[in-house]
Amino acid sequence: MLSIGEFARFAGVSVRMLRHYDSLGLLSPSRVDPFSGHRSYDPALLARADALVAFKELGFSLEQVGALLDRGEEPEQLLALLARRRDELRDQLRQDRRRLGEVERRLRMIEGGTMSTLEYVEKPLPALRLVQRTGRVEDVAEIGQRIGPMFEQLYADLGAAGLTPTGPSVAWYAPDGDGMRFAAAAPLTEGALADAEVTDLPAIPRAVTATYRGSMAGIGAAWQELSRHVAESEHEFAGPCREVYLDMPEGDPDGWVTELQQPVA
Amino acid sequence: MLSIGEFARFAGVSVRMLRHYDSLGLLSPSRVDPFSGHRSYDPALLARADALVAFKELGFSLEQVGALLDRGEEPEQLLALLARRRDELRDQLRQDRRRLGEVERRLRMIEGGTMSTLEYVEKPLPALRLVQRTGRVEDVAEIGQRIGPMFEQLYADLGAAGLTPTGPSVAWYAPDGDGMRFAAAAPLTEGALADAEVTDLPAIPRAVTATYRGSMAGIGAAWQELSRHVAESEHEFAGPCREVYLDMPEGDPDGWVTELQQPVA
DNA sequence: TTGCTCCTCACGTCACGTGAGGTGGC
DNA sequence: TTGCTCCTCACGTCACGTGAGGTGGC
Repeated sequence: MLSIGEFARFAGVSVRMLRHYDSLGLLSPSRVDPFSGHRSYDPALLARADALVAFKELGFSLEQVGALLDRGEEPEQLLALLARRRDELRDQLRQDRRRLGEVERRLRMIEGGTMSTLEYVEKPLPALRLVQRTGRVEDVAEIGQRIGPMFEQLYADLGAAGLTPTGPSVAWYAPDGDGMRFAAAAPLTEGALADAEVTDLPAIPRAVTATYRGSMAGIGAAWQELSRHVAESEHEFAGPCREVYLDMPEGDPDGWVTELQQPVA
Repeated sequence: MLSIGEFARFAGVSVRMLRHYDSLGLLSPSRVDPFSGHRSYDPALLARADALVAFKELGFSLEQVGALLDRGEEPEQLLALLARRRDELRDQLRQDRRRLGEVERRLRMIEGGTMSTLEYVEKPLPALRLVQRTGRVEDVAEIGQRIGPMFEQLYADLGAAGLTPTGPSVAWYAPDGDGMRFAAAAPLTEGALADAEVTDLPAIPRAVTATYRGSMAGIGAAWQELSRHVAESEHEFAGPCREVYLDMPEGDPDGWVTELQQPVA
């Protein structure tokens, strides 16, 4: 019989861990002195301790380890837990590879002296009911001149109809043949305008987004940077991109805050 | 100005998280109503929130995120933290790849119907001072007949000298030319025997170990299983292997408990 | 007597999730 | 008045590490 300290050394765990496993019923001592409370371990228990440590090292929780140690002869539960752990590990590996790529990209950027101004965040986008005015251009460069007046018109109509948008304005852009279709839109949960269509943007499970602060003169460069990032991080474009105008302080075009949203898969 | 709920939706985090970041000083609201305590956020703060979320997603702790958000212009700390994170991620990937390989190996074993009886655990081995009798054989099969009497002799000598070993007996095996050198040994912290050498086994940083329960007739098969495991898990053998006889109940050769230890690199 | 090992609480960790119980404006 | 959002505690999570304070045999 081994004392808890000896058993701990052979099992390669701490005394505290053995007490913890005892309290969870995972690895009970062979004998507990009824007077002093001292634990004694049969060396044969080392096989169980090894199995416990091995399962734990594979990343199973102690609750799962308990199920794995005390499974009977039927391997169904063992199989299920192993398969689940395999899937978790694959997912973990995928994510960590992406994280590593991103960390290395940032390190290269610092060494190259090119500091990015944007931070990219992946998140889902909620569905959105919009009133909108749409247009189409052959040359993307024309959008800048056309979208401003469209927003002015939209807000004039909204004001005349006594309607208040339920959130910040949105623009979206979708390639259309050689040109580009685009919209100036405002969220509205109910009501409509005579001269503008109502549309439902679908919820998007994954989008790469970034918050851009500055005037609309720089929005093209911001989109280029984001597009490059999406390409480098091995995402696929999955639908028209959106701009959400979070803040447009009066008389301060450089203070505008815009969220760029690119759905990806 | 956005309420905490609106800001949370745009930032893609929970309201609770924003309160948490506020309490840590990571992301303070632009304004807090002195009467109601309601928080208001300037949309421009979304850029900071994006950076926070991005760093967190890379796996930095909130304390590190704070350092990264509030770094000045000098990139040294940023560089150091990124490099450290890169190394951590590489290590994590290595370990998870090994875990995944091991989980897949077990799944294959179940499908193939071959259940292993051993659990493998990686751990360091402590240094050990031994009194030992050594021998050499040309054919490994001869060891079985020779090591038993050597242990008997060793323990007889120890008893005659009035010395008690400080732990379980140990055997070690090292290839020697075409044959094998081996030893029957017992740990002893002080004292010596006239007819036996004293040696110090070095501490080993990493060894693959397994606890085998059964008679010495099966120890060869157990070693073969362990060797195959070491080879499959892409470890290199790194030194002579050891057997530690944890339990040798009288008159029950099937109840012996032996730890197999194979140093690896 | 001085160490060593053993014991049982019980707090701390990390980044929040989840009620509990209450307030203020539409 | 009914919801909705907001607020501040405060407990729970997970697998232990780390004292605090005390006991029993060499």
